[in-house]
Amino acid sequence: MIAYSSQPHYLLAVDCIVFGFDGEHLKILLVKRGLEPEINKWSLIGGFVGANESPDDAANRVLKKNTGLEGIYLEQLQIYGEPNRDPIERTLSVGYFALIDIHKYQAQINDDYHAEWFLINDRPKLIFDHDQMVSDARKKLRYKAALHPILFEMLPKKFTIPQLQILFEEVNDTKIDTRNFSRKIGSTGLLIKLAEKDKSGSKKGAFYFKVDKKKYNANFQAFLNLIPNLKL
Amino acid sequence: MIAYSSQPHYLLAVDCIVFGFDGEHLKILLVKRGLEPEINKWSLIGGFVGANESPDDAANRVLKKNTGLEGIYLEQLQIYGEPNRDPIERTLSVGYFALIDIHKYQAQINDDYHAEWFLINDRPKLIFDHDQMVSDARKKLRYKAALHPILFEMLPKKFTIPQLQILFEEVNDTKIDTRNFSRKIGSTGLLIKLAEKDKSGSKKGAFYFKVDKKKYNANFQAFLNLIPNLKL
DNA sequence: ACAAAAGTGTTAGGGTTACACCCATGC
DNA sequence: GCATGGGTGTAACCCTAACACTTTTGT
Repeated sequence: MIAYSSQPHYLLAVDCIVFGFDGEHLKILLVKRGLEPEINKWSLIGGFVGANESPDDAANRVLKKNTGLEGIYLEQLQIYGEPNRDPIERTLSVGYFALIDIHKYQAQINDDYHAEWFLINDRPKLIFDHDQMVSDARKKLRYKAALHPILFEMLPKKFTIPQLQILFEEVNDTKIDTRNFSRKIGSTGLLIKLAEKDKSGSKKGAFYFKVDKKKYNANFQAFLNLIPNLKL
Repeated sequence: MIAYSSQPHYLLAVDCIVFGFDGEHLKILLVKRGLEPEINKWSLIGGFVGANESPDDAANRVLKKNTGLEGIYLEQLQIYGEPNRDPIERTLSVGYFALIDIHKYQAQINDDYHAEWFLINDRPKLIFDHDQMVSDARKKLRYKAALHPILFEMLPKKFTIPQLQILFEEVNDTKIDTRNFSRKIGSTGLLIKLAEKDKSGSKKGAFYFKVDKKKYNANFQAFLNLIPNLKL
């Protein structure tokens, strides 16, 4: 029998930075931590990686448990592994960022997990290095969204161009010219205009669009340039 | 005393995909694995994460041990954590990609570690999931290099524009127009022309350039667009 | 009628590409 | 003097950004 003699073993966790968009602002989903240490402090949604699952599996499991949702857009951020990041015992954590449609989540609001949405710019201090994770995830979201059409993941199936624009503006902390924005979005060919209008935002009403899934999948790698003068 | 009861613990390793450029082709550095299982098979440069170091620390340590070099450009790729990726015992591995000046390495060629450079497109089959790691790293290198000036990390302090162009062509597997390339490179303002010429490549000789470190550090996040018609 | 948001067109400028010839030197 | 790779200029095109007014409809 072969073995890797005497190497140290560690706990491995996943932590998910869950982004959502309420139509006006970018938000993140936090939970009140249910175990010591730092019990009842706010933290990211996380959990330990089980013996028979990959970190990706673990992140999906943990997300399902806390949001009721499956098939969420999930991307590995990086590993956080400073030796003393967890005061109890050495635990490394793989950070993930997730994009979800906040309205789908609403259906699950009566959950048992005490999760709560916070404005990204007005959130409580988090445990351990979770604030760093949020900051890294935000940066990566912006970077990625400048190049790939991932923000649709945070919108409902049907959405309007003004909604989409606000989302882009929120993520990039900038203002975008309406005309240029709609022209660029149109030129991606990713959107299909629907007959129906959303009258909630204005008297005139804005047409709903949906994502052309085929083109979305085919063009996901396409470089977009939706944010003028982007500084990362 | 608080503890995380009964959670499984795992081994954690790092594996480095080390890229270099010999003036003509992109290469990677591999080692003959020195421990069971798969002893004497080719593998990436790797090692276990020690009790008092972060994965980043471990990658730097392992690289120094195998190349003699410090301060190498190093970037985390992702974690590889399929439950059965290592047949002996569950081991997760953090993949890193590293860019080094192959000529600096040459000074260390009499090492004890049996490392060897291979053409990226003509390398032996690697152990475990290391082939996947190499493939992922190549993709990421291309992606990153399209947007940030990281390829200079693989060149000597003094280099010529034709050398740089060949490197870009190798990484992107494409041909680039000489005139447009030198104009674009020039417009970044990142290069300083030296008086000296490299006569090894031609009779006329090509001027050496060096990187303007100040601008390099300041503009690292600047988006470049050096590869026309880039498909990632 | 008016308020409030949606939707659309034009133009100037900058950047990108495609393309071909001269230059410097060693042999 | 000729072969070899290095180095440069221009013109057409496209994309981008800047900019303001009209449309729709609920009240």
